[in-house]
Amino acid sequence: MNMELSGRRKPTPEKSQLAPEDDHELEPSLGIGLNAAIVAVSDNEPVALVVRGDPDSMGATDVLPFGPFNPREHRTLESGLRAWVQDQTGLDLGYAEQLYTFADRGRHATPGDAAPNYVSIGYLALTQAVGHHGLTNGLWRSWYQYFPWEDWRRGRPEIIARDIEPRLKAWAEKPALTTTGTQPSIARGDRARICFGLDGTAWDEEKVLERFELLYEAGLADEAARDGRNGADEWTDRPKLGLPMQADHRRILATAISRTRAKIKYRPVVFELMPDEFTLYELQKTVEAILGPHLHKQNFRRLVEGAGLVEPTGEVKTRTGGRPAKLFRFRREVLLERPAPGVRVSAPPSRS
Amino acid sequence: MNMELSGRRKPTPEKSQLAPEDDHELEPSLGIGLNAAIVAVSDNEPVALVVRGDPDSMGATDVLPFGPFNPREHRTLESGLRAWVQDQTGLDLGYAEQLYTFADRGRHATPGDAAPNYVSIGYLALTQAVGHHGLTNGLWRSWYQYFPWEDWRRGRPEIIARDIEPRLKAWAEKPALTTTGTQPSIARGDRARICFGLDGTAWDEEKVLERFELLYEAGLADEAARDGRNGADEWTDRPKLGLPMQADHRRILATAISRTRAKIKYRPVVFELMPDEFTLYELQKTVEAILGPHLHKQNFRRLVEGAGLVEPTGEVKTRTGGRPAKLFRFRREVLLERPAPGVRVSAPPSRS
DNA sequence: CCGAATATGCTCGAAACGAGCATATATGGA
DNA sequence: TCCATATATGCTCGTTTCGAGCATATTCGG
Repeated sequence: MNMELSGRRKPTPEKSQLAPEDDHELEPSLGIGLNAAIVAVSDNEPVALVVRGDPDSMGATDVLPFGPFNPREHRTLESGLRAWVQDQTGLDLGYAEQLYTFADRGRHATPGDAAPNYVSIGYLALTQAVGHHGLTNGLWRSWYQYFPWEDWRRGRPEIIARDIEPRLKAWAEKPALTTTGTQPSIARGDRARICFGLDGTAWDEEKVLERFELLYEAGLADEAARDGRNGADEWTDRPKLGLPMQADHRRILATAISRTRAKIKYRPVVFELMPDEFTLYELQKTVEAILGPHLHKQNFRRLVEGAGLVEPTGEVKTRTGGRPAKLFRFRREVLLERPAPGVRVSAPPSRS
Repeated sequence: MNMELSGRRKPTPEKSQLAPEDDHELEPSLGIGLNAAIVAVSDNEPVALVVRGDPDSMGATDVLPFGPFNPREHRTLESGLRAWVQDQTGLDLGYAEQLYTFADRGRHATPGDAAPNYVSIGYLALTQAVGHHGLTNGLWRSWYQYFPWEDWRRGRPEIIARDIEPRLKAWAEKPALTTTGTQPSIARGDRARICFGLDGTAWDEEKVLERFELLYEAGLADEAARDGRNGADEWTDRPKLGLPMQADHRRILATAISRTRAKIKYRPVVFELMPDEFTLYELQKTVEAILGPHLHKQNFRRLVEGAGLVEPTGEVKTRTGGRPAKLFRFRREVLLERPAPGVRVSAPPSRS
């Protein structure tokens, strides 16, 4: 009846996926890595949980908690991730969501090994940084140490004008080698301008991944040199652009930051980062730690209260240096009321 | 220096991922499937490209184009996907983006096989349905055939009140068996209400995946019975709720619809579905095919033109039954101007 | 030549938003 | 004690965005 359909197909779908015992063309040792970007905010500083890498191998760069997915032990991908995090850091993960699955070749520490023997699935987890959850191992490190150009809390970071912009402009002059992909690609100069807000273009705080990928492509990230990327060795004065990480973990962290910044605006996920009770100012400071710029205090209050995201506990927090602040808690009922909103803060006027 | 860190870790990160030849605990035959949900709009009908399944196996249910990822042949996941789609349908994919990676056990046709031997990575591709790109195999089928409850173009679909609502209410009465996961779970009744807009709750057209997962969990999707899901056999009168697909392909398609509906609002992806030249009314009809409800024509024009998404070609399309409509084309320059917007249409007043 | 159908420009009121003024209530030092 | 200072919090006001409708322009089919 539909025999004519299988004309050009090499494996018929039924065979290849529904009968896994027929592993015709599968790589025997294709591994799946589960990687956790665990984010918190500690003292108004956004932090990620990292483990120090093996000093013998790549100079003790950091790694995210991770481990291989083992379908015999792990019921789901996420439960596998939780098990690895528990095992490596003692942390009992709360909120977690899948980010992306990466498998580009050459994106790890062993160049010359052309085919990727693993695929990494990145996850974002949000938690409180304070001593909860029994952390036994690992280190909370500010995510701006890995991405200093993302820290706009004190205005535009100097590193952009000093180290990044001139080199990206130089890189844009050189022609791209291969135009892979079928999508119409955007010119290097335009990409640099849009990503880093050059020449008056507004800064988009959500483009964290695009920016890191651009630096990697331009050979400016340490990982590009490590991977033997084309172009990385052409820089005679490659500056230090944040701390590198092992494998593609900095890329995963960049994806996590992008997602966090986007999601905080349309889903009530900030509260995963907050203690049970907090003042509106503390909430605002947490949002600003994530997003960067400063928000209008009165409007922030109006927004958060107006959306029904919080409710007062009835108590106040004194010793704040002024009038005592009312304490609030997350109003969980919003989750039952239509699509629960986030802290929809509009982008402040671009200050480039 | 950081020896104290490796206390409880079973595999040190460096070993497990960076030295893949040490495949200590890896499943030998863990395969990675690449699945493409290819979406187009044909005659104001949103369609997906499917291939008829093997009639010998599961009753000739449909499958999405897919195949295993082979790192020896495929440079990236996406290029592997493109190769399989090309191979199975002849289609040369344009826009494509990764959706999600699924690996729940039991989500395929062979019950009793507890451990998942494959992981499926779903992709969304957008294209024009018309004869371009040399389609040699496969079938464009309206996505509402798989998800009839999602079609709100002619008001609230009857199937909700007739077949879905009463059964979900009954299901909500029964207690949930196991509360897995560490997140505070929402009660069944609330989930059903929020997902399907029951009891006056507004309909959220982006919750396509949540709705399908709920039906699957409640044992109301054909796939749940096929997989031997708990509860699926308890329905003595399980209604036909859309066409089933093989493996977890309907879940992937649901994810694709969710993503399409969300993304069309904040990125200019509609134009992947349009011919080079089109009238604003045709554009509006395409958006409505995706999102469902009807939009205010004048405001739609104002929005689309005001955002600089289109530019007039100078020509008009006559024989439209009335005054000739100006032809427009996508203004590609918006991609170079800050975050390029989508067709930000606000949800119309809920008509439940 | 008229009625039907679609295209397109414009207006108006409501709601949302950005920014600032004014007031309340703590703390800490003169 | 009392004031300077710092933060908290309520309110206003002009602007922008948004939803909705009116009015006019152009074509086609009888």
